[in-house]
Amino acid sequence: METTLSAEIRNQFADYLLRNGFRQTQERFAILEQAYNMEEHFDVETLYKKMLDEKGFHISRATLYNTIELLVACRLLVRHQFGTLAAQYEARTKADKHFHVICTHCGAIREIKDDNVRNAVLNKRITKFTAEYYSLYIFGLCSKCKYALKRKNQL
Amino acid sequence: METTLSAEIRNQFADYLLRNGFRQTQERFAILEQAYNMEEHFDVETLYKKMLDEKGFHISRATLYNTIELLVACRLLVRHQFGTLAAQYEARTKADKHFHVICTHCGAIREIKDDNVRNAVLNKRITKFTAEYYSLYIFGLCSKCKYALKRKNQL
DNA sequence: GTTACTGCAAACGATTTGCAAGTGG
DNA sequence: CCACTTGCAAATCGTTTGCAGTAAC
Repeated sequence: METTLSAEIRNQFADYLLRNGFRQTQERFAILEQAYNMEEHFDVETLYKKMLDEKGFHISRATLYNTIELLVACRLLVRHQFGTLAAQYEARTKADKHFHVICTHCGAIREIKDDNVRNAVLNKRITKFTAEYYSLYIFGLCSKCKYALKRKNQL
Repeated sequence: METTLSAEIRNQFADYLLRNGFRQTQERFAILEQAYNMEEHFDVETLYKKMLDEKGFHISRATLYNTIELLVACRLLVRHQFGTLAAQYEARTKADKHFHVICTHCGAIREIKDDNVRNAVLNKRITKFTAEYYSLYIFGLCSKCKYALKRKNQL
């Protein structure tokens, strides 16, 4: 679990900071690294706890939010909002390769890969717009919930 | 702008309420009707103001949230979360027919219809899951923002 | 040295909740 | 009439902001 962050990603952030007159702080790179080491999508609280528990690195939420905003702005992170909960983030490099299937009853989220869907979306030309990435959420019922609802005659 | 709500939709809600032992109140049907009369996606505050201003009907936010939850549960409304703002809702009958294009810089949202994309998504079979509807968001830069950012050398 | 960044705590806005009063079945 | 709903106000949760101390450049 040490530095698995590619130099390319790190440079992309450094570049962005430089180009926009932002400073290169230890905190900012630590957050980028942790974000890119997360297995799944994560929220700010999870990131905070993980940095504290696993690295002993305390970063205030203000700084976390601020930095994540920068990472979203420079397209290294993608923001998701599943349901009403806290915003979830995900490395851009992962986000493009799958979509999310969400059970509207129990809230379970699964990731699905599918090239047909991916290509249909990416090939779509949109006038006066340059697409950078997409989020696809398919809502419905997982088999467990569907069965449970049927038994209760609520379907 | 009077009752344009189809009997089918109304019955679908009545049915759901009955089936689950919820009561059929004036407020619930008024909210359903207003929600289905909105031109675009809307948030709770907008719905509240519209009912008050146009119909003189005051409904507490608690009731609005409660009822909208029911409408989402019975698949008459779809919930969207663009950006970090308040949740946006949309009649299910409209939601399936388009996707959203969102400028990550200025936040502008456009609706786009495309049957290729729609079919690719709807034809996707997912194991142990029954799809009901989907939300597709394509993020990127609108031409105005792209031009502005290029001038500032931030791209 | 400046000026932007950080951490803290207070503020904020959307949503939820507790409770007394109202109303559908 | 009883239990579910409503409206209100207070509480909660994620996120943002103001400000004093700290560190990049």
